[in-house]
Amino acid sequence: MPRTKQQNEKIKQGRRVQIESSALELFAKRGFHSATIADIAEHAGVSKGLMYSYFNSKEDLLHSILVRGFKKLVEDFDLNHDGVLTTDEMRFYINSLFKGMMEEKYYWKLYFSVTLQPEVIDKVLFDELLSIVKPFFAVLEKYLESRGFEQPNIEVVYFHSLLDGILLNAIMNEDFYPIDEIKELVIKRYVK
Amino acid sequence: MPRTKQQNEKIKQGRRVQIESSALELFAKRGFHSATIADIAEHAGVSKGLMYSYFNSKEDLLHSILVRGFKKLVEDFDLNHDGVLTTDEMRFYINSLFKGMMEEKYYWKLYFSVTLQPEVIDKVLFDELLSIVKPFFAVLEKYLESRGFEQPNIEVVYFHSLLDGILLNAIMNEDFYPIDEIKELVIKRYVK
Amino acid sequence: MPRTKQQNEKIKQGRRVQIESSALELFAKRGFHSATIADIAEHAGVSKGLMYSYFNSKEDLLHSILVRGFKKLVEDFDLNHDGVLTTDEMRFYINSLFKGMMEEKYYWKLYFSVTLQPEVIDKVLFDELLSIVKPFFAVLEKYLESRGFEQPNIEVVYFHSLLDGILLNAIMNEDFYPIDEIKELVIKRYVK
Amino acid sequence: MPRTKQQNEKIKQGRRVQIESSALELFAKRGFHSATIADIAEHAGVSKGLMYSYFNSKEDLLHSILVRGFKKLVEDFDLNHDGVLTTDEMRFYINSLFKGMMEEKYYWKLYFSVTLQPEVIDKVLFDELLSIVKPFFAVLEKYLESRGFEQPNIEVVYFHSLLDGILLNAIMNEDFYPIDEIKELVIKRYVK
DNA sequence: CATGAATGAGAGTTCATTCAT
DNA sequence: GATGAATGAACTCTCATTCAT
Repeated sequence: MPRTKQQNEKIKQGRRVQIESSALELFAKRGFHSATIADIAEHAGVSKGLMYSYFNSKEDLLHSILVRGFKKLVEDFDLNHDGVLTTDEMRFYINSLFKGMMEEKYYWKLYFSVTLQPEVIDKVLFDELLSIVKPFFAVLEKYLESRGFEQPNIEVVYFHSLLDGILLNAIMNEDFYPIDEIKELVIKRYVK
Repeated sequence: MPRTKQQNEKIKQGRRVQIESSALELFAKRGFHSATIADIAEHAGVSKGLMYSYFNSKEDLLHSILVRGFKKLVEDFDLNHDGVLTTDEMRFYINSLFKGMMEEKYYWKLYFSVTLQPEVIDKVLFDELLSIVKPFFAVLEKYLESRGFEQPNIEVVYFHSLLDGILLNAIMNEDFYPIDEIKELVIKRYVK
Repeated sequence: MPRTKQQNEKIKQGRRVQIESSALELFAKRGFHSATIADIAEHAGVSKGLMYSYFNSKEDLLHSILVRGFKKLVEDFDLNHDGVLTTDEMRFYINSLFKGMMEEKYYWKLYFSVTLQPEVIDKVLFDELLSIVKPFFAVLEKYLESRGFEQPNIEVVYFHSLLDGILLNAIMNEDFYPIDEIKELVIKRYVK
Repeated sequence: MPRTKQQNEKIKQGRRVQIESSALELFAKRGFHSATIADIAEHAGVSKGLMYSYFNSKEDLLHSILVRGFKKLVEDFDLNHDGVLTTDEMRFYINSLFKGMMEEKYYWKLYFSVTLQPEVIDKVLFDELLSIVKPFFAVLEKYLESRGFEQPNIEVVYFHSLLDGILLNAIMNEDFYPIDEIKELVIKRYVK
């Protein structure tokens, strides 16, 4: 009995995810250029040829991973979109971020790598990714203003930089980074 | 009449710098793997072959750049080594860092890239670079303690993460980053 | 439908032989260093890239050829291994050697070349090859002793040198070398 | 006081020899292609550039070495040219050959190498070298005839092959080869 | 649908040779 | 004359991509 279209579609989706997650891991561990298609195919348990029925090129694979990761990110942080951030929501937001940090470490590593080498990723995609985050900044600025920070527009950047730096160091020094203590410090300064 | 040894030495030093600075720029802009020896040679105005009279390999070139950059960094921050940081010294230190940030943006970009792709840099070198910075942390911790921070050991990490994040964002968004305002904020929180 | 594993295996074996025999000819004719991978690939009718699915390196290709040739050699001379050489067997041995001489001239040429440039071949392989021939010497020594030669241990070396010299000259002067007459002389002196 | 022309000529000759003998050693040890001009220059204690005022190319250097070696060889064996070889002369000839064997081992190794890779040496030179040896064969044939060998024309080839084989093995297995005993065997069979 | 043998452009590297000094 | 910095052609090897099966 041949498979139904839906079954086929499911298999395909499963395989896509499987390939993307293998690729994500290897891109993160070895870098985009050093991770070869052969490596990824083997790691994902499929043939090289099959990869090309799912992705047009190695770059396409990278883009697909980045977009999927960003979408997931946005979903996770899909706060009640009333444009206002309460302290409880902010605490939840920070907790989520720190929680996801290590779970998604491959993604974050890849994200930073790619950010640092803008030539490997076309500008269109980059702007697309950016546009997703922008709205958060507006909400965040209001939040910081309501918390009594002067220059909330600058504080947004400061806060964002802080989180980036924490993220980067936590990922790179996974074993030594005092992630929980740092989180408490962030909460203390921005929530309580 | 052949050139004297000193003449040759001078030519060689000049060429080394010339090649290294071309390579630094291209490594930073395009990434280590995407920047080819041919690119670098052309950018430096020398032949591919000549590169190998100065560096044993592409990796050797990278290492040479990183080490030279680090040494320069350490020299620039060679505070009076009495193991104590005054507020004036701290202000000077922060000012220097922000000043050098953009001047050395290629170096920093490369530094972050390399940090994220540990496979391109052998562990020995990495540890060597690390060992150079370590002493600063101890001094910094004492400083933070004297400034009344509880948990100074955690605050060191927090501070370092903050600076990393600022550095990263400033480099990547050179044109938009409110670098001076951010600097003032850092000074306000850690010096005044 | 993809090829079965067996089909693939057959294709691969064929290609291996095809590449090795092209390489053998060019290594022999031009020398290991002068025969380029591009030459060999073209001569074998395959792409440069494909060579590296079959052999890890140019050196690996050389080693593979030498080992395969030696194995064949040993098979061809697999006398009844009772440790004794009769005159009939000796005659057969000499006839076989002279017969194979020209058929395998590329192999012999390569073998001598390689022997003369010990740096292209690692010692491990060389010893391995040598160990295959050693047993013959012991048998040969007994034979020579039984034929009334004084100092059979020296005569073995003398005989071996003689054959090497004949081999070398026959290969190099294929068109002029009186190979049959020389063979008769050898038989006359060592068999009859 | 500037050097006289003769002094200059002497220096030049000395340097030529010095370069040639360095090159000979390295060609023999590493092979023609693997021994680099830089290696040879360093080994000879001169600059690369200077090499090219003595020799037009690496090949020219090789040819020069081969021709010089051959000339020396011929001088050494410049028997009384009456076209007849006495047994005493033959004994002397064999003794000389075995004596020179190890003294000139680099030369012989190179000679065999080159013989086996005819493409590195142009045919003109090769024929030239050959023409020098030819006369010896005629004399040798007569000698063998007078000693009662049937088919002296074949015996010449046999004898020459034998010597080649001994030479080859003695050079390659310097430490183990029973050179003196082999020599006695040759003398016993061809002189006494 | 699925495979992996096959391709070929292009990477890093070497080295005989040249030439300004 | 003498040097060695500089060149560039040619090498070995890699790998994203294609396509016959």
